[in-house]
Amino acid sequence: MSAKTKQQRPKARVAKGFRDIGPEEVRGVKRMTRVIEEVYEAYGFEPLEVPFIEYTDALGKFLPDQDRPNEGVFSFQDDDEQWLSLRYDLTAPLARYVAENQQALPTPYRGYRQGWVFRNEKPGPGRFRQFMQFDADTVGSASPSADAEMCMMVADTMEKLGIARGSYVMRVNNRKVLDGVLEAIGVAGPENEARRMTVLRAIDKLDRFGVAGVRELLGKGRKDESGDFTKGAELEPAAVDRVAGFVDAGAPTRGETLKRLAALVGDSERGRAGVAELEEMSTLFAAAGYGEDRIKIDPAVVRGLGYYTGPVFECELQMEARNEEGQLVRFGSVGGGGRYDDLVARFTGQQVPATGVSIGVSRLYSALKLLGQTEEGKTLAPVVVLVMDRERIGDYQRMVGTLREAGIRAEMYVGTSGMKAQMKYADKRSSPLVVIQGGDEKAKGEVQIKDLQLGAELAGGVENRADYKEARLAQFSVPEADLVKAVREALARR
RNA sequence: GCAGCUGUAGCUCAGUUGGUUAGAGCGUCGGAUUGUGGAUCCGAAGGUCCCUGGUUCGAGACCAGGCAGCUGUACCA
Repeated sequence: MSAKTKQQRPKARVAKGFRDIGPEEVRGVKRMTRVIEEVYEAYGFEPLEVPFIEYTDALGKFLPDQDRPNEGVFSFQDDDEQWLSLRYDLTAPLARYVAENQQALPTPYRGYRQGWVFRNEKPGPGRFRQFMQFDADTVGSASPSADAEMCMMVADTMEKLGIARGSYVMRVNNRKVLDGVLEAIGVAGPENEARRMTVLRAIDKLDRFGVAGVRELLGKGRKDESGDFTKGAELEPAAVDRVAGFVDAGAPTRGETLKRLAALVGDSERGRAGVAELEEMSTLFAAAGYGEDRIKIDPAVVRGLGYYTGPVFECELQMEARNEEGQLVRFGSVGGGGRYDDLVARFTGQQVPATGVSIGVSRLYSALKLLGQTEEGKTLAPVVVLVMDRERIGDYQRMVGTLREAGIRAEMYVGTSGMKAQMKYADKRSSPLVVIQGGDEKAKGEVQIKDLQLGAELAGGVENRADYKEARLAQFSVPEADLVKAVREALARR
């Protein structure tokens, strides 16, 4: 290997913002998504898969231009020069699907989807350019009962996943109420669009910067610890007070919060409509037995800035846990959604009321993992049958077959190395047991079974090499006919 | 994008005011043991000190400019 050829080799490395997912997490996420699926199915939602790639214009993204070919979304041109993009959420493809199949679908259409989405953005801690979402949507119903159902369904899902009542909360708000408050402080109208956006962004940051930070952002602006300055919305002090008061209007009960909101929106028609929708949802929550400990009305929820037109909601995990470094971690939001009444209209021209919710699978999974709810490490590694005698591979193959028929995960060593390497292999695999049958055992019609975990524990106490070598720790012989029985017993002892 | 911090072995990191041949732990590989992983002992391999230029008798260290990473922040349909 010359230096030259070495330089020409590509470096083995994952792309920035992407990651490999190991066996434990693959199994754990599968288990978790199965639970979510069961809840959604129980609520009557139908599964759907949409492609990873859509025409860029169908995703509602501006066509890439020469200056910004991939801003936020991974895009490329097809043979016919049409722009294609990797999906960046599961809602835009759903809107396309519904618009394309409207006649064939029942109204309302109730569906769920799960899968990878991609965003071409700067990755951060716990933030990747590929991640998994699990969505449910009701398309074609304007009723707040459809929104209320989403909230209750996510609450149920959390409990089915082992998150105790009180450790999560659904926070619900309504964009119309926010609009009403903005009207009341005189920033309505198209000329104030930019300022309203800044206000919404400021409110969205309550969990990170607290009320004081939000007030700074509503007013002049805020400087972060690195010295970077963020320009604020430059509201008048009285308006800052009013918005801050709104954000802080959450009361212990839904009824009390609604009263405060009604007062804050004044006589704004839109604001009142929002409060009325929240009242209807609140009544449904109460009727279905979803208490204040599960679903709250919280005016601080705004959910990004995008397409939401009515109720918005967010599921927040409230407990804390310690990560590997022993630091306290707050989980925050693991999912959310809301009403979007304009998305299908982009294709058909007709307004189709819709509401949906999205769970961040990867984020929820890391939360469950820190809580010890993922059952990682519960899948037992296979029993390894060593190949002592190459000519007798058929015999070893028969042994693993017998074990598998008995429901025991087992494999024959398929490498080409000697016994020592085979032991190392089994060790690295975390195998519970190895099965050994060399010439000596064969002659006696026996097999040796070695308990690797027990062996490792006993080895800790061995002081010198002679003992170590002699000990042949944690292994025993049984008649060949008793292989399954003995393996079963040894596994049961663990 | 903006700001701060950091780039030395596969990993985690030492490396004195600028001074000879750049170190440790862990890991890897080999031996003690050609039928035994894991304890123990012995040994070995492994380096573009991020890159380019500059200062200097001399740079891993100092300076400038790049690049990369981390963290925060902005944007985020």
